[in-house]
Amino acid sequence: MLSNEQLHLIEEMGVYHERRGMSPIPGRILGLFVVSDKDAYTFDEIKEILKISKSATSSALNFLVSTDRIEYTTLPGDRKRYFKWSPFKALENIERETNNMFSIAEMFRRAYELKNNKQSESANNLLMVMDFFNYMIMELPNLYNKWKRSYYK
Amino acid sequence: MLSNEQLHLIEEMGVYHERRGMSPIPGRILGLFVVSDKDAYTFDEIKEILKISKSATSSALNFLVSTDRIEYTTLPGDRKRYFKWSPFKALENIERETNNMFSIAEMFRRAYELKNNKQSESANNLLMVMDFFNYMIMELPNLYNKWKRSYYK
DNA sequence: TTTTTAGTTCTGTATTTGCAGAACTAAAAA
DNA sequence: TTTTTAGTTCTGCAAATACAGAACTAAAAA
Repeated sequence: MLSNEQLHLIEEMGVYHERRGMSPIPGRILGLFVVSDKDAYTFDEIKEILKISKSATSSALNFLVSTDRIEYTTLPGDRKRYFKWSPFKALENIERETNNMFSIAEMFRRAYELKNNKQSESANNLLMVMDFFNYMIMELPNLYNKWKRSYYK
Repeated sequence: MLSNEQLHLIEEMGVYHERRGMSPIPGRILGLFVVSDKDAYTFDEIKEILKISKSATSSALNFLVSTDRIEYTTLPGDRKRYFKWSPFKALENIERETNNMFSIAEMFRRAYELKNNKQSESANNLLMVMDFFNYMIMELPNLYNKWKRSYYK
């Protein structure tokens, strides 16, 4: 079903996600979805392909669903869940990273307010970084929209 | 020296970095640099303020220096190192994140090449995400440059 | 009613991590 | 020459993590 090259690439993607703080199995599941030809997998298929336990499969899938990285559909008269990777959700998540910049920018703002000497080098450095973040927070949504327009035109 | 609010904010920034995969102490050291008024700290000062061991201080500082998050200067006739947060390095690191997008985009490209059916939904989904990443890799440097011009004008 | 299915939850464990504390080192100072 | 300084490296441990395997559950099928 999956070639050795594909399995190897899944591992690479797993490591990529691990390096950003995700645990191994969820990262590999994401890799599986990106690499494989099938666009939906059941619990048991994922478990078998990645050779992992039911408990690990269960918690990884629930984690990925709860963090909006994958989704599942069900079929009438079929209790299985069909998990799939949603590229739209993936892009939405990247866009949501802007909120993330927002949260660190907010911490920077508070740090600046707490500075005793607002003329210090340290305060000026912080002001510069704050300016950059505020700029990105303003401009990134425009960039995303520009891409959407170009993609869907 | 540092108020309770400042110490609390340092912890918050530490947690922020932890959530992105950094270990606790380096994250708090970064927080210290952002929050405090002083713009340079010695090994021992950091150790005392954060109440951590020499070994933890040593490995955290070396980690932060080696990943270009902080830097240090020395003074003639003084063996101490004076560590400081460089906002320029910080911004460079954010820019360097583009390379990071480049590495995942490259994995996507390989995944696409390995697909057996390039007409599948899965293949089309991947193409879309690849298009987005390639767009961002093209456009982000322009955005950074636009900020620089606006900031330094 | 019993069995199967599609999981979830619990229990235990091997591995990893994050750190402290102690021992060590190399250069400078006394 | 001995002591101090500014760290680094080593040793050991407590806590967290990531998982397997077993027990469990709730709904559907037989």
